[in-house]
Amino acid sequence: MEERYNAGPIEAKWQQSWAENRTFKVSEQGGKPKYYLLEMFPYPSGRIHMGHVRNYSIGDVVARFKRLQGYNVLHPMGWDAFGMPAENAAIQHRVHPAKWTHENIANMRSQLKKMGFSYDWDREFATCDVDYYKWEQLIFLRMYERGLAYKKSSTVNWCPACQTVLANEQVEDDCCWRCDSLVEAKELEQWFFKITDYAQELLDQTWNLPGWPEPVLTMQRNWLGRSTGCEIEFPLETADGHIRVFTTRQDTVFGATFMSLAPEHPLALELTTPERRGEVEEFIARVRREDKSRRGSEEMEKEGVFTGAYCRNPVTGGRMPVFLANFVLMEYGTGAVMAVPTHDQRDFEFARRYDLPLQVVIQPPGEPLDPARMTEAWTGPGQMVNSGEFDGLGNEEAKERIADYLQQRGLGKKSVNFRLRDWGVSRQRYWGTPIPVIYCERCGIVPVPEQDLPVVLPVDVEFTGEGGSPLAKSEAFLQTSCPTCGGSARRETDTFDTFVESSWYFARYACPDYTQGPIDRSRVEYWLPVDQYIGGVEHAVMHLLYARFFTKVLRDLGLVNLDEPFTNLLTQGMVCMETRSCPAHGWLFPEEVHDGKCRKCGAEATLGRIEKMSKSKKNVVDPDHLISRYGADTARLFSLFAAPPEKDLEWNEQGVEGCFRFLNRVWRAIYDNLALIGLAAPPETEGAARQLRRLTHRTIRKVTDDIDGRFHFNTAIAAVMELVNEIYSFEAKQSSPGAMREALEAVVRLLAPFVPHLAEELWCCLGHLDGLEAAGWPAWDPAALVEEEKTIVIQINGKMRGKVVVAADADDQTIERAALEEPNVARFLAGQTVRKVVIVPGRLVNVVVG
RNA sequence: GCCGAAGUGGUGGAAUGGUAGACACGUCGGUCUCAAAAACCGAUGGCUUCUGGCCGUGCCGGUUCGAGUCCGGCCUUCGGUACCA
Repeated sequence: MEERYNAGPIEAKWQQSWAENRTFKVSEQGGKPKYYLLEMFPYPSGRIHMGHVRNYSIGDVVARFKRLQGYNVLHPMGWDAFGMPAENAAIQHRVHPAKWTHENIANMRSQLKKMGFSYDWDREFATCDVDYYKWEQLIFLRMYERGLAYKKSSTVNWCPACQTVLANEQVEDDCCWRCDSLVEAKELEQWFFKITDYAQELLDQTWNLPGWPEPVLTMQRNWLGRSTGCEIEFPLETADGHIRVFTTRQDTVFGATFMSLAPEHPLALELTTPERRGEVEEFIARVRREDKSRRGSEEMEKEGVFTGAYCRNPVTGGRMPVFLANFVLMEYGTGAVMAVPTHDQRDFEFARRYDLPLQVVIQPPGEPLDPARMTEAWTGPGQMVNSGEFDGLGNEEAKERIADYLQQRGLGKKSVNFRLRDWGVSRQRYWGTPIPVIYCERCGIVPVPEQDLPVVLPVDVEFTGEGGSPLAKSEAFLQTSCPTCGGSARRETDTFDTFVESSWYFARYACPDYTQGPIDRSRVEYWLPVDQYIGGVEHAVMHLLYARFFTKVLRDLGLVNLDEPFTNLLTQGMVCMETRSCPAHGWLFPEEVHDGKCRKCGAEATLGRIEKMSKSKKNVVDPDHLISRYGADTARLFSLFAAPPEKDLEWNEQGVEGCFRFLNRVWRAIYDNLALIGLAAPPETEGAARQLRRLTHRTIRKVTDDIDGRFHFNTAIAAVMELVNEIYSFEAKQSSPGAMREALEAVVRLLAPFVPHLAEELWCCLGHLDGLEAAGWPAWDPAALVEEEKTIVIQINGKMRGKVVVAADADDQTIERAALEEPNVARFLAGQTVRKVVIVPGRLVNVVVG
């Protein structure tokens, strides 16, 4: 054994051994219980960053821990390889997205291998592989057959100068990030997945996911946004037909005094009277322009325009002017709102601005509401007034009764509405899965026949960032013949949202080599669901909801037998760092800043906010220098020790040194004691050895609980540090070689999931030839934990005043007597009346005086 | 705006409603050394009349024998907000 810890050669040795022996390759055989551990796969941005190191170190601890516990662990890795940055690189640096992506993957793969993560690399794939995305195209065809994929019109961000569609991220202050032109809203026909068909099931199953963090479930429930109420029809005054609204407040229908439509509402222009037309058109155009970010926000000025048309309140017969209002969203409900200014704050502000009538229909307890003097809407509970036969009822009861009333008279019906909208999957981009559809002038939309799959992304296209998707300019791709009539036709040039790929990759890991379809049922049924899924909180809603949706779709297509994909979920906090920018060069990487100045031009770098590390803001740290300087084990240990997984981690490097020092201490503890413990007998159980054994076994229990139960790796590591500190200061080691050996072996075995290279090496040094996995996870001995004495804290009126040591089995009277006799306590109690004594067994005594 | 979360020493963090600050970083002091580094040992929330006491977990209030922890109201920061992934 070397005298000093030298990470480099040790890590190279074990990584080579794992690779050569295919140590982490798994199959469905083996007779052990299965455990599928998955971390969210990375976007191949070029280099791994600390967020990856953290995410994958957490995952690897669990994978190795479960393996030590005797599970058959599937732990795969791959690449979420389609997406915008590849295309941006193509535009900026004239690199083909495929080349850029594959180079990045090669880079990052070697970085991950250097970290020593225990992946089954034989299952690796990238979503840009034809062998992956062709099956996605097949799933799309099946969804299309079932009506789960359909086309409809929707708006995109359009840069008129670049003649191209922008992602939300590419819009800065309503302007194009490349050319600074004002971004417009543009209508396009796009593909959608009917996730709303599954809204109820997605909601119901949130109550059946005990292994998910409650905040994530809450966010998903709120995103789905189920509300119950009524659809009510308001007849038009001058024409046939009616305006249909959805409301959760049918109890206020008697107070509806005007109507608000979304500017995009199909009736908007149809109803507008000729003399109002100019103003209405101008309003629609204006709202559409400011659309994006601000609409729906409460601070936005409520604005509207009168259409000149009227409808009738179906229960009062009252005449209601029809307005268009900028805060009414076409995507939610029916795109029309019955306005009750007395009991809805937005309607109230709107009514004040346009001088519209107010009618109180719910009277809160106390002073009667006076419409003329109200300063805000009353949205709380109260008693019904001005509501015909419903007067005098509580408004909650009236909700039910009015719903029945409307339904009986055919004026409306009870209805459930979700906030969730269908999932728009069309992207006007090159670097994504081509949507397998052909447009024929004669036959219309024709899905690509299954035997013609895959629709392969062409390689020879040009990237300018202007003039729309490169695919649309590739004649070779575009021109095809209609599969139905054989006539000339053109291909769909939109590609899928990259969330589609990440919605089913976890299933493909079970059978990445399967050639007969997307999913090999028997293998997928063995491995799925994922037992533990680990990834960033930023995916709490969208990715996780889409993946849940896709699982249900695959089930209904008969491909899997599964309702939910992820049994347990751990959402890790983000790794954050301050951003820096230069007035001339924009965002700066940390290494581009020197003494607070931009290295390129010397200008003062502006210190920005602390944000999630991201490629686009360039506030990223490359873990490579940590690995080369300290080794992968130190990098792993630090990312786990710095904070519990669910917390955000503000990056700073203080503390790395401490983790490295600790590993050196562990190394030396073994090295220094190797001779002593070489021929050790079983651990001694009396005297000083007993103390050491107690801590050894207590540490085994704590580390086990911290890893298994709550994923608090920082406290698990701290516990091992305490044991190592104790080993260093243990004075009776000459008389306790057995207990010393037990303690040192426990340290190595407990550290194995965190610092696997070092642990394997030390395990060898301790004379074990068949590896740590053969040894399994250590068990604690309850007998070693038994304590003879306990320290009891004594409080007076809740303040700590002293401590007393009593026998572990002392009864309450003994403890109370000892507490009252403690000198400092006695001093405080002199002249006071003891009113009550609270005794918490084994912990504390609180004496209440006064 | 809406939804979710976080706020504790100089720093990262610890604490089933029961000793606030485990463990580590940093700092200070010491041992070793010609010297330095490394290593090791010790101290380290603030104030104080110092075997002790007072204050202290973003702010205000409440529940409780006892609150960092539970409840109500704020403030600040972070994430998501449907085309970043």
